[in-house]
Amino acid sequence: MRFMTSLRFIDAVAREKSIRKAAEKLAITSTALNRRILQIEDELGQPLFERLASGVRLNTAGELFVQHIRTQTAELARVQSQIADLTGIRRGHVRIGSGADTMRHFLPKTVASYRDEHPAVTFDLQRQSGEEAEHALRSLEVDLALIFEPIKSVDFQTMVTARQQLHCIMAADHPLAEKAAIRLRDCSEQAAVLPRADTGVRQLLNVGLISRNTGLNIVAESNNQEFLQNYLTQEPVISFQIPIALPPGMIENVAGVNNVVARPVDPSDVPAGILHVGQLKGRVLPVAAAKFLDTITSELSNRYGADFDQ
Amino acid sequence: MRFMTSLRFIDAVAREKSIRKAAEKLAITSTALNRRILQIEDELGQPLFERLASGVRLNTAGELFVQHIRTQTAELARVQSQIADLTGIRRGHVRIGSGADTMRHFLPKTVASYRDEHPAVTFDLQRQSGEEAEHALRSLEVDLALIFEPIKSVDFQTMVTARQQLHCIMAADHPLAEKAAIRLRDCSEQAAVLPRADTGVRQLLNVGLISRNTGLNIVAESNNQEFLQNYLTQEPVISFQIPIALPPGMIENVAGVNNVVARPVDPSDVPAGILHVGQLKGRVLPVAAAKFLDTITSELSNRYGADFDQ
DNA sequence: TTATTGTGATGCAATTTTTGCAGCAACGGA
DNA sequence: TCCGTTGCTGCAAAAATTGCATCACAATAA
Repeated sequence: MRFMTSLRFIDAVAREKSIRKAAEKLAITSTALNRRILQIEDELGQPLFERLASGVRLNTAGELFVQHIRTQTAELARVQSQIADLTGIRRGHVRIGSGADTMRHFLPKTVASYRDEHPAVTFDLQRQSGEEAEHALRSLEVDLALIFEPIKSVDFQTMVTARQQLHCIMAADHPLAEKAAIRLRDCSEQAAVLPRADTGVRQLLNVGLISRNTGLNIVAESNNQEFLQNYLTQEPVISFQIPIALPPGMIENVAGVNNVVARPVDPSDVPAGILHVGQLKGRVLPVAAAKFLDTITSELSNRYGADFDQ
Repeated sequence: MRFMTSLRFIDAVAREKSIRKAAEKLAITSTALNRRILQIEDELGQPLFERLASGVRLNTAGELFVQHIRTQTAELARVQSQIADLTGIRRGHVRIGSGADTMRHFLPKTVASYRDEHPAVTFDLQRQSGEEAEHALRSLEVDLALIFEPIKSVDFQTMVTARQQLHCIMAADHPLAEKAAIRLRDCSEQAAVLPRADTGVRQLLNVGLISRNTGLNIVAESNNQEFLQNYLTQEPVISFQIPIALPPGMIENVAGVNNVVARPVDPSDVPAGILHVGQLKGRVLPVAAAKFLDTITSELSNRYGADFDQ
């Protein structure tokens, strides 16, 4: 949209905190960009940026104006998607922020199932921590976020949730694999490889370990789920994961998948964690994003018994 | 704001339902205007207007887009006013829709009192019927509306109300002027000059007349309050009005003003009507308008014991 | 029916706006 | 101190916008 050009440019400068850098990204000269900014500032009657030797920084007026630009941009996208929807063919672009848990199996399957019905809709999947995802929602960089506990921002509006019981995963020939369900006391001093402390899974587990006064022998920590899962077949260790992050069938199939099995941790030891799917509070989503939320909802409810908000 | 030009133009065409007419109002050629519209339609991927032999008309996509334009325009005005407010000097423009009742004495005084504190704020006062005012709020042509009952739209958000007891007005030498308060039965078959049926005052009166089974001898009807009031001194007739429409002091002063006196109608005959001051539901007002609402509120509460919503 | 009047669309030239280059002054870090 | 980077500006080239004349079409009037 042509008329948004100057606004887009200002947003870019605000993000880059430098006119020259932003100009490079936008593939124009710093001259042209500088002039556009001066023009808007002139029309507005006051500056939006403070000029520093190292670049520029938004002043208070600029903060207000850039916030306006971002909501306006999102609103325009929503209206465009709504208009495109009138033709019958749904077009649009959906931007999602989520942790690695849902990126593994759930989102690929869900996105594919949606695109099967609406091939003209494109997606942008951003792997983000919970805090990053919440920030991305606020600055309107993503439309939807999937966050495994905890939710910190009051601006996050949960639309659907799914309970996720912690599971213990291990090689099929691990001694603990014989049990149908795992008590934390069974794991006492077991060798374990765990996700790092900034994940919801680890926090959930820690709470259980402390309350049950149980310790694990932590062999390795990693922020890479691939590593953790593949390590299980190298050495007799256990790990923990939530169902949505596991390959389809691994939970149902007692024999496991690829020689790895999953066994639920007793809920009285570790309560179920909540996966939140939500958006920025008060925002009206583009049609494509709103409909994709429906798909997520039904997919979650088919497989994990999702709960709805309101 | 330069970047809003094309959007402003589209809004104008939507209102005029003709490119040439809109072009004339906008002081450009129809060629240029036509091209801007074609360009936006092209970027949007589909037309916004149906082309008729007699002009143009918005299609569904156009309705959506124009709605978007209007909210964005209002939002921009709000942000601008907020930014201007940062300098300490409050600037801005407040657009008000209201009936003639409040235009006479209340609004002149209230606007003046506000401008005394904030001389950089300008006003646009539009005399409108209740329905017109509600429509103007919806299409974002006004920021605030003052409507004497009834309120019809669910989109109207009442912010303040003031009870207005109906008063009977007449020349000081009229026989009824001797009473301190008026019962409807006193008025039976009295000669009267009344506002027309589309006003809240008249509707209020009619309800009372019917329930008390009383008739008036209606000498004249007019939608012009000036005529009604001046006619009182020509012939011994009565009329009705609400306090906010009367000159200051007329109610308190038993002897009246300009030989006209006001006497309250007994509340058991005609219940008090409600003057509603409000805005479009869900909208965030520009600073200037929001602050002017405060002024209205305090002015009403000083003089008529305003009630607040929430 | 025909003539007339109004509508939006389009080719082309004049005009206005935007852009890019080269160079300036100001500031911060080494 | 020097060096590199920053935002800003004069001037000419490039690009977009505008206005004029005109077309095709539809509704209306004669």
